[in-house]
Formats: sequence, structure tokens, C-alpha cells
Amino acid sequence: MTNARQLDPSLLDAVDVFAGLDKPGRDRALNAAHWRKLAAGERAFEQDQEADAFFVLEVGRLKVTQVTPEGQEIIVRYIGPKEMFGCVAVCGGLAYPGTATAVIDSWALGWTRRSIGELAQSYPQIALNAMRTMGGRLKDTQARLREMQTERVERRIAHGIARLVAQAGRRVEGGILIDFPLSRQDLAEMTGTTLHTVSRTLSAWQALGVVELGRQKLMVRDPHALAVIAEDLPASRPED
Amino acid sequence: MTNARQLDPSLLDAVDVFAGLDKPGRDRALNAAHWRKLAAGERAFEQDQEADAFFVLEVGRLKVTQVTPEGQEIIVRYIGPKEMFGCVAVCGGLAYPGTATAVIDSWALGWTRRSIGELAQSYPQIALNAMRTMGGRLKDTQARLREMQTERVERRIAHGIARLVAQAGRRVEGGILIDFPLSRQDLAEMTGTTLHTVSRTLSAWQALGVVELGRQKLMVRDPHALAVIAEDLPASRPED
DNA sequence: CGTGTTATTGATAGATCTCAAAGATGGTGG
DNA sequence: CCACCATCTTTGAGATCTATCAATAACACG
Repeated sequence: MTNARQLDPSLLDAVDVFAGLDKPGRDRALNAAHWRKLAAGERAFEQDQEADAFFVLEVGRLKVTQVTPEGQEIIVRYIGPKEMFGCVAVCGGLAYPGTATAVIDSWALGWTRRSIGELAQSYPQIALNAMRTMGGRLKDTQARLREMQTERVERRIAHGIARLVAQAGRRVEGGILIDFPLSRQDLAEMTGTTLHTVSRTLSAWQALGVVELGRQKLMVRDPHALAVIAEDLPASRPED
Repeated sequence: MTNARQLDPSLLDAVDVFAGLDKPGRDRALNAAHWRKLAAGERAFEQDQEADAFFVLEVGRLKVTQVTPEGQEIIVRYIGPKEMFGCVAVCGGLAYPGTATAVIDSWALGWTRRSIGELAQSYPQIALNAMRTMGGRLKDTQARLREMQTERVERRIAHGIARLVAQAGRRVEGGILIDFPLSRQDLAEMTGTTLHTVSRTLSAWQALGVVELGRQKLMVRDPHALAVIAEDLPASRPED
């Protein structure tokens, strides 16, 4: 693997899984890592493939997807800089549960299953950190499950976008822009609906001035209004 | 806490989280544990309460539920003997994400957050085991999310029942019985539908001889037929 | 035997998917 | 620089699933 990028010691600074590690620990972790470049559209790993590596994204954006036996695709989550991915399988020891695809050109640090295992052996803190992250993901997934079970489409879309705003929102003139290309189809696969319904819903919101739309582009003009929809607050009920 | 039951060393034998521990380790774990009796309907902990303990169920059956801000309840999972619960929060350090309620009279072993932390410190294997379990739960939850997003109600109910059969099915004369009281409402809260739709669906299945129904009782007569519905396979001949 | 819970069943309305077609958009190559 | 093409998006109409409303029935328990 070409080390086209330097292994700067600060790379692991904000990475949760290596939090609390001393200097020698981080150096050792960095020395065991290799760079992996992922051009937009390229895959870090695929569903059901043997889980042989664990990654931390440094630059870019990935989406993790699963396909059903019927061939329908759903988006499990988006991964941003400093987030880890491919962790579940390496810990559990089986195959990757999903496919990780770069949405824009990205750079990730990778560790083989063996080297991350050795590191965790020497630094138990790593296992505890990983556990904390997995706990967070489990909670997050349960929240989405709860939304799917109890909420109508419009609220689910609002929640999905709110999540993206928190994770990948960039303040720009006039609102908050989702910082990577995002199609109506992507939103549909995140929220369990169809691109048609997403398109209709977003068009209605645009007419109300809540969002501004473009091709694979989404800007939230009025985050408060979005929250009102997501939480189904009675705020601006025209009547009753 | 009354130790109404003995602390038999074999209690931890089949408990995943303590797998691979040597004899002194298990003894130490057992000595730090306390018994907790849960009468049917009683709660081990409640949603948003501070997470101060971690449990392993020894006898009985629990359900973990969450309520939405609107007051709608969903069932996150059922817990059977030798399964751990309350782990997420203790690891992550926050509040319990759901409420654990005994469905039938139950006995659990409990550890305070402090004592389980000390144990994990001394026996890193515990953290690894917990991580493996959480990985499994995450995968399971993602599978349910995928089902909710891509499947119609009938298939979701079939999947839900299949999961219960695997977890709590008891072979009896004429089929496999779900081993605890389970109402139509419970099934609805597991699969994201209403008790009405569950009732209609089950009635139809009963007419086909797939299941046999009773008050809070469900027996699967034809597991294969159920699998056919769950996987949406082409309807096959009875003698296939 | 009354009472509360649980379950069944019918009718209806509404949300959302499906099918269909046309309209934008941005990149590419001539 | 422009035309063309693949993709992405919008919008309409109809079909369908499922929730909701409503009423009754079955069951368990004291």
C-alpha cells in the first residue's frame, strides 16, 4: 500500500477508538496502519465478504448499505471523518454486514484484523472505546427502528435529514447545506420510502421555504420548521 | 438484597459475557453479584433512569420496551435465560435506553456498575465478550430495520414469530409453542403494526393450518409454511 | 356471575406505493 | 461551443395496503 499520505501523529487525535491512548500507543497504532484511497464510487468492503480489516475514515464520506435478498438496497448509515467503520465484523469475527462505498473521494486508515487484535490486547482501553461506540450505534439504530414503526413518511424524512444536518451539515449563506451529493433515492433508502414520495415531500417543503433543492443537493433553510415536522409539534397548525 | 437462591458456581456456565473466565474469575464474579427477583409485570429498570446495574437473566422472560414521546410503546427485544440486559448503558455510561419488564416470574443476577467495571478491569475477556454480544445485537437490530423498510406487514409478522420460535420455542405435541404469554398487541409492537392487523393475519394463517391460536398463546404448527411467508418464496405444494 | 382484558371482524378512509411519462441537469465528446 | 446522453427529478392517476373506527365476542379471574 502506497503511503501517499504522511502518517502524521495527530491523525488519531479525534478518533474515539484510540481515545485515552498514550503517545507510544498511538505511534504503535499508526505504524500498524496503512492508507487506503477510495475514489468516489469505490468500495472499502462488500456485504458478506470476510471481515479482514477495520478502518477509520480520515477524509471524505462513505455510505454503508445492505441489499435484501430481493435486491432492494437500504442505507444503514453515513460515515464521516474520524469515524470508524468495519468494526462490527472484526470484533464479532464474521463477515461484513454491509457494503461501504465512498460517496466522494476519500482516505481511510486501515488495520488488519490481526494488528487491531494485537493492539487491543496491549491496550484494553481500545476495546472499551470500541464498545462505547458500538453502544452508541446500537442506540441510534434502535431509534431509527422506533421511528420506522411509529412515524409516517413525512416525519421519517424530517428525522433523516435532521440526522444528516447534525452529522454533515455545513453553515452556508442562507442555511445549512448537506455536505455531500445526496439524491432523492438516497433519502428514500435511508427512510424506508420511495424516491417519488421523497420528491413530493421535499417539493412541498420547498414551497414552504423550509428547504432549498438541487440535483443531489439539499439545503435546510429553516431548521426549526424541520424540527417541528420531525417532532410533530402543533406549532403552526393553520386550523384546529 | 435477599439471597433467596444459592449462588451455585454453575450459574455462569452458559453466560456469554463470562465465557473463557477461569474458576477464580467466575467465583469473583458470582461473589459480586446479587439476586433480583422480578414478579411478572415488575420492572428491572426503566427508560431514561440512570444506568447503575447490569444483569444476566437466569430464569424467566423479560421484554425490553421503549415509549415514544407520543406514548406509543414498541418492543425492542425479548430476553431469555442466560442473556444479559442493561449492558448498553453500563458500558456507554448513560441512562437505560428502554424499560425491562418481566413477562413471567423471573430471577436475574445483577452487578452494580462499579463491580462490573472492576471485573472487566481484571478480566479483559469480559469486555471482549460484551463487545461480541453487542455486535450481535446491532446486527440483529439492523436486520429488523431492514425488514421494516422493505417488507409488508404479513412478512414482518412472520419474521417476528420466526425470531420468537428460535429464541423461545418449545417443541410440543403438534408444533412449536411460544413459551410465554404473548398478546396480539405484543406482536403488533414488535412488528410495527396494529393489533387488528395482527389478529386478521393470524386468523388467516390459522385457517391455513400454519398456526394455532389462543388467548396470549401462539403455537406454530407448520414452521416451513411460516418460513415461506417470511421469505416470500413462491407458494409450494404441501407435499413438496 | 359480573367485570375487565383480550381478541375478532366489518366498514371506511387515507397514506403511500406503483405505474407512467415528461422535464431538468450536468458531463462528455465531437 | 453545442448537441447529446445518462441520470436524476418532478408530477399525475390509479391501485392497494393498512390504520382507524366501531361493535361484538370470547376468555379468565375473583
